[in-house]
Formats: sequence, structure tokens, C-alpha cells
Amino acid sequence: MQISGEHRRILVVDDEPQITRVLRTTLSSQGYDIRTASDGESALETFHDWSPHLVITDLAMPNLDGVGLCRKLREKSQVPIIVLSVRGQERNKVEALDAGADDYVTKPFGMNELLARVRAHLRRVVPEEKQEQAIAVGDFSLDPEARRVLVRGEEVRLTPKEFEVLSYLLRHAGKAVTHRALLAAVWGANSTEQPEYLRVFVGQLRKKIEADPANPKYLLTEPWVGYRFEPGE
Amino acid sequence: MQISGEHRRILVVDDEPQITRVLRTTLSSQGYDIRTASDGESALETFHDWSPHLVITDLAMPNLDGVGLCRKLREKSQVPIIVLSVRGQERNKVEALDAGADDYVTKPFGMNELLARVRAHLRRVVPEEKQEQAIAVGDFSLDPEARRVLVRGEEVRLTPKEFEVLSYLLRHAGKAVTHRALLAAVWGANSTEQPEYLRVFVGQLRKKIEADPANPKYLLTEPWVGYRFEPGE
DNA sequence: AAGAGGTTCATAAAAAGTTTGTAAAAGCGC
DNA sequence: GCGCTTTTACAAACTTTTTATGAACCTCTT
Repeated sequence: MQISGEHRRILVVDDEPQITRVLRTTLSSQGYDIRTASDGESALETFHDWSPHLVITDLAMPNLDGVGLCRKLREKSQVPIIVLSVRGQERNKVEALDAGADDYVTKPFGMNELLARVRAHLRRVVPEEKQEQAIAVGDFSLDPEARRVLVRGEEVRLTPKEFEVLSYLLRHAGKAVTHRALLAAVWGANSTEQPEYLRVFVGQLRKKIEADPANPKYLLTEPWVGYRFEPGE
Repeated sequence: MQISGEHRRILVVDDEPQITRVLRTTLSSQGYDIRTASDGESALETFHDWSPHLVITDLAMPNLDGVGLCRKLREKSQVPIIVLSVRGQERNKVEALDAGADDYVTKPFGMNELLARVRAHLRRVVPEEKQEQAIAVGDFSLDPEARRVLVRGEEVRLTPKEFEVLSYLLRHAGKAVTHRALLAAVWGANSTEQPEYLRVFVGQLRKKIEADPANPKYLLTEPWVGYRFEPGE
């Protein structure tokens, strides 16, 4: 498991199942999330649904070939594209690269080389597009980019851990959140057996966001289960 | 002559004069500006003086080899690097790519392929103008060309590093900027583990731009995360 | 139905561990 | 030498973790 590769999504496009299978296996083992497509058209669909960070594609495919796929992708996206092909002739390479591909690797290729090229291209991808979107529920709004929380229009200063706890609760507003889930989300999957933290931090949060911390209106406890966040109407 | 290649500067590094000569000729004919260096050390010098848009380098060189050159360049720069080498073994490729190279082409290579790869990498280079635009937020305005900053109409003298720090913060005004991001932007991607710089420079900046440096109004600290620039209304 | 025993929850506060602001010394390049 | 950057040091401020205590709650027994 490597930090820089975590959660990066790679779309593999090839009409030969044995190729996609081996790529899926190898890339998955490096910690990447993989989806595959067997032709250009379905690749475009998956691309739009899933927004991968990198595309690896074959050249010869039904429906829409590799060069066509590159052109289509480039109309909308800057995603790095690596073309894999058995055709090693220079004009094929030039055509693909000029169509928008970033790299051209000739089959058969060494898997370590491909992985290194994948790393090289992913390095350039803007670090972690913030998947975190602003949330607004009831009297609360939370902006992860600015790292700010507003309660009834007032800004509330939160420490990092408080922020993460509240963030998780807001994202699951209205639902009962188990101790385990909350602990795992904020403290990591390891410390799921220490609910003392939660009591302390929930207490702190209530002091900061509740009008009457002793009789919480938003941050309710769900006995024997966990907590539940109830946004004001 | 092609439009996309106009005025782009390419640094060619190789200790064999016949290689640099043919590359210079070919690349020049495509409208690129070329300089050459015959070893890693002088390549670094030329790089700093000339800020090329792309570097093409051999692997085997006196003084500082291709891999070392990649590492050195990556400390400060995101410039695309294409490595040319007679060594076609996979571990050479992996080593170079992981050292920061973006592409690895084995000699002998087709010139059209190389040109296509050059075009592919140059496509990704951010057009300079984008980074050089003036910014004005709240009480601040910053002119990158003149390297001047005005706070409430008053000019403030800043050192180069101070300027870059403030520039980055202004470009992300209102958002929490992580230590990592700020360090990477100003000191290069390698020095992301030295937040001491930031403390010092933020302190300097506050002295220069805040009315009361001890109680900052603009340059706020976001504890455990980084800093946030809040423009005056 | 009431009470004992055990568990969970809330709160406060002490202890431990980090981070931040600041000053100043050392290093570097022109 | 001079100005800028880097390094070092340390106290102050802050966050997180740990600990303690009492109240509230459930279960089981009588």
C-alpha cells in the first residue's frame, strides 16, 4: 500500500479479456481502484460516470478505436492517457500521441515499466481533487475547503478532530451513526474500541453548537448504538 | 513551423555532440528554441538561467547523470523531462521514471516519434500567462510582473519568498491552505516536511501586512492544518 | 415493583503530546 | 558587507488523551 497511489482510479480499456484481467490484478495490488471497458463507447460512459484519474487503452477496439477515444476524451478532459498497442510502427505512435495520448507503450511490455509510467503520469494529476463538497443541513453549513462551520449563520471555531466528527455526523444527518463507524472515520480503523474519545468530543461539540448543551437538540445520543445528528427544521 | 511549438524552449542534455547536433537541428526546424548541455551540472545551470519548457536528457553523462539530474530538477520544478538512453532494460526505465522523468525513449528512436512525444508533453505545460496575472482581493493587490504588493493602497516591500508565499495565499483566498500545499508551491515538492519555514515567513509577512501582527486579521492560522487568507471586506 | 449490580453516558480536569510564534544565530549569494 | 534564507531554540498556546467521578439507565433478582 502506497500513500500516493491510494484511491486513484484507473480506467482500463481493451477488448481482450486476458489483458484487462492481468492489468486489473496488477494495478489493484498497487492500491489503485480499477474499472474496465471493452470498447471505446462504453469507455466513454464509464469515464463520465466515474471520473478516473488515468486511462489506459488499447488501440484496436470495436465501436470506437483508441485514437478516436483519445480525441473524444480530449474534447472534455485533460486526463492522462496511456496507449497500449501491438503496433509498434512510428506512424501509429505519432497518430495516437497527436490525437491526445500522453504515452504509447508497445505490447508486449514489462509490467514494472508500465507501473512506473502510471506513477509518472499520476504524479502530474492535481493532488487530490477535493471530493469533499460543502454540506448544508438545517441550521448548519460546513465548508471543507475553507474548513469552516457556520451554525445559524455564526462561525464556530472547531479543532481538527471536532471538525471531523461533526463532518461525519453531518454527512449522515438523520441517521443513527454507530460508535464504531464514527471512531473508524475519525481515528482510523484501528481504534474502534475506545468510545471514551467520543464522549469527550461529543461533549465539546455540544458546548460549541448547542444552545443548551445539557439538553441537546441537534447532536442526540442513540443509547447503546451511537449518536444521531438531527438538523433543525 | 507549428503554432503550438512556437517559442517553446527545450533544453537538450547529452555528452555526445552528434546527438545534440541532430536534435538541435530537428527541433529548431519545428520552431522550438534550443539550448544544449553536455553534462548534468551545466544542465542545471542552464536550466536556472533559461527556464526551459521541456528537458530532453541522456542517461549516461559525466558529473551528474540523467537520474541525478531528474532528482535535482524535481526538487524545484515540474518541467517535463524526456530521458533518452541506449539502455533498454526495464529497471533502468523504472529508475529514471521514479526519479522524476516523465518519459523514457530508447535509442535508436524515430525522430517523428520523439517529436510527437515532445508535442504531447508540451501540451500539458501551463501557458505562462495564467500564472502571471495580477490579483486583487479585498485590501490587497499583487502585480506578479513588477513583483509589487499594495495593501490598502500602500506599497509593501517583500522579499522573493515572502512574495511567493503571499501570492499563493492570495490565489487561494478564503480557503484553508495546508502546510504541504504551501511548502510545495514555494519550496518545491520535495521539501514538504519542513513547516519551520512557514512559521518564519508567515511571521515576517504578518509584521509587514497586519496592523497588529499579534492579532492577525488577514493571515490567519488554521491550527493543525495550515493557514487561511481572509481578505478584508 | 423495588433494589442491587453492572454498564453506559456526561462532565470536568489533569497529564501528555504537538504545534505555533518569535527571536536570534548561522549560512549563502551577490 | 549586506540582505535574504535556513536553521535552531524555546516558551506559550493549544489539542488530544487519559483519568476520575457521578448520574442515568438497563437487567436480573427477589
